Amino acid sequence: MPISTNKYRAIFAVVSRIPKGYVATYGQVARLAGLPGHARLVGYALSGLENKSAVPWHRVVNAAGGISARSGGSLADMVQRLRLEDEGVSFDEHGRIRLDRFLWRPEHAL
DNA sequence: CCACTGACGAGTG
DNA sequence: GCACTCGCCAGTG
Repeated sequence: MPISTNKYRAIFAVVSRIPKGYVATYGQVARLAGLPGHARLVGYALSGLENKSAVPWHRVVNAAGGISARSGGSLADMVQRLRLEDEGVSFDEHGRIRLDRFLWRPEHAL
């Protein structure tokens, strides 16, 4: 079921701004998109994307710094981790990203 | 309109 | 750090 609203475009716009080698959390993307507290919408919006999309969806992780398991298959989970590691993002023994090192900080980037 | 579900987050114990 | 609860919103039946 295709989705196309201004809210989703705002979300995609934010995700597209995440620089390579960094990650952002769902809640963070929601706030930057002007939708504070709507982390679930971010996840829902991304779930509608195709793997070939230009949006770097793999740079969006949950607040714990881990990859959220989506419904359907575990294939995409693996792809996300591999793409992140390929960009220089490392995971710890618990399979979580060190947010203190790789979390995208728009303010810090200015 | 109601109930259920889904890439989440923050608070509490 | 883990388990549980509640809050949030859109899509579907």
